[in-house]
Amino acid sequence: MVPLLQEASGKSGAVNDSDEGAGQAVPSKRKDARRNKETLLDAAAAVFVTSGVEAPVRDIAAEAGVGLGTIYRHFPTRADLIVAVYRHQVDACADAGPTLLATSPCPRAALGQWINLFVDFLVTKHGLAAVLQADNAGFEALHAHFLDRLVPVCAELLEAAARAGEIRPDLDAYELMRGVGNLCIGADSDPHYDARHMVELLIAGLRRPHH
Amino acid sequence: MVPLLQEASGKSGAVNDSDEGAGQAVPSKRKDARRNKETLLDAAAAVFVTSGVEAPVRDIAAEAGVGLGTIYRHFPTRADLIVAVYRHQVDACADAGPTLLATSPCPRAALGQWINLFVDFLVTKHGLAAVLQADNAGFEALHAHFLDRLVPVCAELLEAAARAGEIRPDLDAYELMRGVGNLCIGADSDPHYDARHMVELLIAGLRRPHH
DNA sequence: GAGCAAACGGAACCTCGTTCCGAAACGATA
DNA sequence: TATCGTTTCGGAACGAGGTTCCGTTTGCTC
Repeated sequence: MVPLLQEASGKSGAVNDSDEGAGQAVPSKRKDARRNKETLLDAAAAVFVTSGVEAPVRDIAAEAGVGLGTIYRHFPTRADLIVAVYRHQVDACADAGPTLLATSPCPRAALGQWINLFVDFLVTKHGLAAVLQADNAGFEALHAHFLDRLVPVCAELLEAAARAGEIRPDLDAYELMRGVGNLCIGADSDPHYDARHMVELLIAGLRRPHH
Repeated sequence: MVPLLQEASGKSGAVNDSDEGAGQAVPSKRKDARRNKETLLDAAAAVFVTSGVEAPVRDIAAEAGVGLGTIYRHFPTRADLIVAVYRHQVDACADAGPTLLATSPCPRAALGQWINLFVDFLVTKHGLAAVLQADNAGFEALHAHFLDRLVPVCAELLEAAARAGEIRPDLDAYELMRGVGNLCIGADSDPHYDARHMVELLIAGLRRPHH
């Protein structure tokens, strides 16, 4: 179940593949390959906006004007493609955590604003939240990146607020993220359901039970 | 979007098909047909318990020892089969609402207990919660039955608690049900996520914001 | 320009929901 | 009990979607 194998060739150094990290150094691949990867990311982003994250792989291939094989060589699974498309935004959200903590009047406010950021992110990508829940096999990559990046930030905010006595002290960051993520499922596609409202209530429930 | 058509024949009285209602009268169908329907319900229930609600229709057919056609004649869509299997339990949950309201010390407690009933129901059928969210097309039947039956009860409890001044007055029953349902998604299959806990927090967030 | 590994495209495969239709079973009638 | 029209059955076939495979094409190196 745990992803152990990602590359399996034998020749190359194996550390020069991914292109993000810092700038866009390490051009270890062929030019067309890198170009196609970009094209794919753009196409996927475009299709996701119009058709949602659940759009068929074939649609993305068509939009990018490449074959299916090309998609699967660059992104072994649809989940990997989704992760790649949203990586920047997830990172941005994660980075916003410490900033908010430093600039907000109190940790609780920072937590609230950060959760809002997260919710906005999920709610605006239609279908993303639904795909984040674990029981869909093959989406470990998606999970892994979201959680690895966001849970520590959430934990930090939670801890700060707890230390300030503003919320219950026994809250688990992972659980809260899962909960908030779940509340965002189907937020689009149902005009009668307002995920933001429900999240607000959930966060309100974090207050220390007094008396 | 709104399900308006359920039966659409033209000849028959149209009211003698479903077999629940009161006892098990109205034997308007052939004997083997009725027997198969029972067999199917049992088989489906069994398969749902072991493989979850998302089990392939073919598995259920195999378990029941019938062909695919048979399933689809009795239950036009997989969602209809799911509804049929859980109808009793949903009804029982709905019926428990007024009882709890009458026997609990306060409306808020009744609401809490009723939500617990609902959560227990969802959490013990693995995968059910996930299938309840609207964006899965073709599942209107499932939605319709759950919501038609449960939302009014929830509304009643909410209203009672609001009248007693125990919770915020502006809460929408549908939204709350959706929220609670969403929180239950993936509750099994992830040992680190405790849906009951999250629901508890959400319900705690219903308290009237004082001071 | 030749050679070769890397990358490409898309047919093919698998799973799953659903539809279709010839065969079998039922039960009213003779 | 034998017959016949109707209902129900079983499962092959279809379409959609994710993923794999492999023959062909292309970029890079010498």
